Amino acid sequence: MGIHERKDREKEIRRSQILKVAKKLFYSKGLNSPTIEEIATGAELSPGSLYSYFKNKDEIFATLNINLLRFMLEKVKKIECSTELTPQQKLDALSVAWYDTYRADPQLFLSMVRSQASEDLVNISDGVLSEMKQVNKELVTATCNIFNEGFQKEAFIKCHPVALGDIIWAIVTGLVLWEESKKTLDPRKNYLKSTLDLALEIIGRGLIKTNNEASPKE
Amino acid sequence: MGIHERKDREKEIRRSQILKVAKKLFYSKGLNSPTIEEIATGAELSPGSLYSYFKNKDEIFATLNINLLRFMLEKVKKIECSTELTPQQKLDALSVAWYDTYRADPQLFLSMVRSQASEDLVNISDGVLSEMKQVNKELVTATCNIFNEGFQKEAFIKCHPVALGDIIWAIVTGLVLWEESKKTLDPRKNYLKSTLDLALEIIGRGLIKTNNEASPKE
Amino acid sequence: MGIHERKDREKEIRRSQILKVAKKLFYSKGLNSPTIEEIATGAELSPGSLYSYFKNKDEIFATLNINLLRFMLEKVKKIECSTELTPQQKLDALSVAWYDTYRADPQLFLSMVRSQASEDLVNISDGVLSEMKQVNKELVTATCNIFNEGFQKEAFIKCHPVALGDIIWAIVTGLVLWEESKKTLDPRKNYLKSTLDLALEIIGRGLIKTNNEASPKE
Amino acid sequence: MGIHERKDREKEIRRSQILKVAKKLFYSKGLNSPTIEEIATGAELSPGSLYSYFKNKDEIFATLNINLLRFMLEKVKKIECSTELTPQQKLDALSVAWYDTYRADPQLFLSMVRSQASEDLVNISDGVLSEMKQVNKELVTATCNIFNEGFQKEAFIKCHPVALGDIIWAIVTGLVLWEESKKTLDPRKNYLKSTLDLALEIIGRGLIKTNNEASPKE
DNA sequence: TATGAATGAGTCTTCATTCAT
DNA sequence: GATGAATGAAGACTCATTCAT
Repeated sequence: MGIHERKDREKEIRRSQILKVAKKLFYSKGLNSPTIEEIATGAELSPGSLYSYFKNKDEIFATLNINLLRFMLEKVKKIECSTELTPQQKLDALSVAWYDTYRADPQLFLSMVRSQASEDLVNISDGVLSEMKQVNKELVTATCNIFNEGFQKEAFIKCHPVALGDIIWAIVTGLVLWEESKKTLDPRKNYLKSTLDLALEIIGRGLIKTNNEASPKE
Repeated sequence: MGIHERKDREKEIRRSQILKVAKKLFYSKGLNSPTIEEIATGAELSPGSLYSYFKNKDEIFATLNINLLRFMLEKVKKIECSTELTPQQKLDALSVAWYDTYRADPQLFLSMVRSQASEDLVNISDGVLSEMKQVNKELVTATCNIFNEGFQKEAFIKCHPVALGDIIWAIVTGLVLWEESKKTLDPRKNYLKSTLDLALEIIGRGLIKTNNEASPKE
Repeated sequence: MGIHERKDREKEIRRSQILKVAKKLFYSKGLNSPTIEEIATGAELSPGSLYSYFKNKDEIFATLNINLLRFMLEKVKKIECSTELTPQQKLDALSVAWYDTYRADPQLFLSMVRSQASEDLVNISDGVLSEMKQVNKELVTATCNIFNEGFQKEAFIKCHPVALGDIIWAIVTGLVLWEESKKTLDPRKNYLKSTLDLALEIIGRGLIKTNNEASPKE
Repeated sequence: MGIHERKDREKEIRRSQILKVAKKLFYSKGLNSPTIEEIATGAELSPGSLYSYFKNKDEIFATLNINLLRFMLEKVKKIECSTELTPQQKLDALSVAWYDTYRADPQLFLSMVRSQASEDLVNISDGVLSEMKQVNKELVTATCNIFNEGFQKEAFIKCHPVALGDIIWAIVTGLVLWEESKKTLDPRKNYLKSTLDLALEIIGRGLIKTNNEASPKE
């Protein structure tokens, strides 16, 4: 430990600072992502300096995405590990976790969802790309575990846990996009929360084993 | 009949050609929409000529969106008017309709979903904007009617029909985006259809009135 | 007389129509000269057809300029030929003539003045250019004659008539430009007429031979 | 002293360089102002770099105008403050000042006059616009003061000082434009100086109070 | 001659990225 | 490492002019 460590630490601090600013700007600028210069100014750095910390602009946003995914991952893991909740309650908690993540930074969430299927990943370095894959994988795993518990306890009808996770994820992202879209046509309304609650309620009902199904022969 | 009609027809053909090219390019370019020059080249026209057919770039994509919405609208209306299907079957048919629409042009579907929440609508002319609103509205109405029938026949638990429609829409779009995204990370798999089926099965189960609920007083 | 004459006549009518429209548009569009398409639409012609009547856009406006100069020329000639007016009254009438010409089409007047020293004349055909020179020359001549009469009658102090004409012309155009400029900074005021009157009053006083000067020794 | 000052100085030098090039090009291009690329090339910069120094193209030319107005303002103020000159001499000096300003940079003078009435001011930033208004105002004030002195000393006939200033300004600009225009038709002659002298002589005579007027009651 | 669709060079402006200091 | 001026490739859009019909 010494100069080297300090330097590393300082570097990490700067990186965080840049990400923090980028996140804030991303939020305040809506769809048009902030320029490098804006981020640099906000981070009290020069444009050129950003390139010491990130390979390019895309990588900054890829990193933001990863962080958001990590934020989610943590919440999901907590649910996964909880011993007090019933499978049904865990399902509800999962939906809340997604919604909280959205609330944490709606614009970023939106852009993350939107850029998921894009080719922007081409320009980012391998390290960042594999990190993203890793977090994604962990997220899927943790979610699956929650569902699997439900299946084992015979609380839920049996289905593929990954598919089930995908569905939850799809509902959240789909609704966010859709409500955002409706806001463009009529900015006064925002039914995201209530619609999301309804969706999860229906999904919950659909998953629960009824008596008939649970023990049809009895 | 004569020159005038032929000219009109040719103009319409060109318009279609431009839209066709734009459709293809929009997707293949990911988040960054194709340039005017790319579209022009693809349509075998000069950049300037595009502006005889569309007010600006945004309007090209708004038109694509409208067309896709119309395609969906037709399918949904058919379901709405059908007298042979039970509410539950109509729900299934609705999901199939969305999926068909996606299949009809996955690229466009995706890009439409992606651009839903964008601010691109600012630059398009009033006519196109109101047309988009109109189609949207009709789509919502038709979908609501299907659900309302289910409520009236006491096949479904009671909930807000618009919210319900949003949920279906969200699941479809969300899954499309998500599966697309997963393809980026691992191009071999495509579970869209099966996951969508599962989602609708669960939703369907969640909506059905059970005996208990149907007649609690007995 | 026959087809040929009729064709010629019709051609001339179209030309006038184009010029009429161009003039109107030039006025209503302010500094940004109208586009060929706007003129064509106004003249109920196609853009391409304009090129049967004028070599190019510049020539249309050069022709407008010439017409405006002709309009002035006529007025000046009338003053020149009048036998009832004193030299001093002719001077006043001259100023009124310029102002009337300005009022006839302020935007065109402005643009004419502004383009006087420009290189736009490069693109116009020789015929139009020489016509412009001709009208210009006649205008100078007529103006000079008026002044010369004043000199001969010993009403005015002796000076170069062309220079005197230039001065009058300069005052009118200079004031028009300047007042226009001031309108940009403060659109409420318009002192053009009163300032022009004052200018001519002063010039008139400056030109008149006083008794002392006229016959100091007597 | 130090890097900062040097940088500032260099920045200022570049700005001047850009302005210098723009000045030259503005005139040589006639009515059509030079393109950003031309200015950039002339200033040995890239097009993009210009935007570090000026908000946009219009602002470059607005700045040129301001500089020229400042140049004039200084001269006029010197005349205004002089205690040795009679009103009549100040009037002569004023005309010389205008002419000197024209001589200092005929191209720019011309283009400024030409663009005076333009709508280019729309795009410039508030700071530059208010600066322009300020200089303009000071120029008018200083000129008025000169005339007012003449009125008070009963050297001049009474008239509105602003109008009088406008007239002088109009004569100078009008003559510059006009002589320039005549050069286009016949490049050999240049009577600007002599005509201007004549104009001012006449104006001077027209302004002077004669004995009759000075003491009509005698 | 008339048409008007097509052209395509020309314009301003933006901005991610580089590199000399 | 930091800087920030400079870059220059795009990009959207305009419009005078041409030319096949």
